[in-house]
Amino acid sequence: MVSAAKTPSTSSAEDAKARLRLWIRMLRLTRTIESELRENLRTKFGATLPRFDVMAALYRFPGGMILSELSRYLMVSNGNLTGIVNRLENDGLVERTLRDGDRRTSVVRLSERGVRNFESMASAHESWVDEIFASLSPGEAERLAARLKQTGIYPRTAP
Amino acid sequence: MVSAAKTPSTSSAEDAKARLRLWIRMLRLTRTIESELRENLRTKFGATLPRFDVMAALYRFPGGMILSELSRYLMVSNGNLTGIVNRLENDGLVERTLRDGDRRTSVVRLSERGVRNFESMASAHESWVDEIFASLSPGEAERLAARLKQTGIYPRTAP
DNA sequence: GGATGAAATTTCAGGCTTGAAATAAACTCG
DNA sequence: CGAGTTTATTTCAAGCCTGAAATTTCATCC
Repeated sequence: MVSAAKTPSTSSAEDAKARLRLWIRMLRLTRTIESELRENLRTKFGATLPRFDVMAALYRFPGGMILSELSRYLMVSNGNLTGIVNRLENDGLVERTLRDGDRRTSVVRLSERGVRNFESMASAHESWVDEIFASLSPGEAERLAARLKQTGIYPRTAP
Repeated sequence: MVSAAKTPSTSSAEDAKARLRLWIRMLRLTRTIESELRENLRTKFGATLPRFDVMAALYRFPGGMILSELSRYLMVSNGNLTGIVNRLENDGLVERTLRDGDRRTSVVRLSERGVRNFESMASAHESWVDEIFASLSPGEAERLAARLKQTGIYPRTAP
């Protein structure tokens, strides 16, 4: 298996191992941080990470989003969102309002309480992340983020 | 809030935002990759990521592990592992064997079929990761991994 | 206008995940 | 030894998550 191939779709065993090590480190790091944030959300706000994510998206788009927009934006399945949004709605944190032309869809928005609730969580969340990454100077954080961006690996669907 | 504090436990708003941007990028990148790997495992091997993770751990420790070691190593809860290991056991991919002195615990090991099954998955998995990170040279991958390591953010519990 | 297909959501089964409570075995030390 | 503690696991309820199937509504094009 030496050579007539155009461009090897797979690189040498050593190269593959280096990339695998990077991936494993990224994964463990992300899981560690996620788990700390989840724990904080739970004990300090009685919230969960998925709920926080949905509220963050809705906060960012004050005009509201329909479920399939949320689904693309957060990269989770439609069926999943139905449940999370239902629970948020039951708790009075989001509202579904009907749309003019389209009876299939409804726009999901943060309620007033939802906005207040999210703002206090977001502020705490930001400082947790700040503390977790305290060992990185802001400049280093930016360089690292830029480096990750350069990987060119992007979500398959855009906002 | 200007100054008498020893070391500010929180940095400036701008600095916090830089770290937050890094975190959000890491999270999205990791989720994108995880989702592609999960999809591949499912369609090509009928497996799931958690099953793959458990088998990878057991492959790395051929002597076997007890559940609480697995739990610490993979950073997931005990109760979670009970279910995953039960399903793997039903499928004949892992075996529980009793231990000499301790009747509370049993050692979990890959079965022969489990070893073969894992080896074929691991080989495919490595090349998927290799392709995903193809835009990073092996050197860059190593530098990036080292950089992530320097964050000093580690799992709360070690293998 | 009616058939056909596309789009948005919900429902569902199966599996993953957590944290807390319940068991059960092993250890300790008075 | 025996009471109390620690360690290992299982069980449980609740929520998260996916992909597939079912529903409903909208759009298109004869």
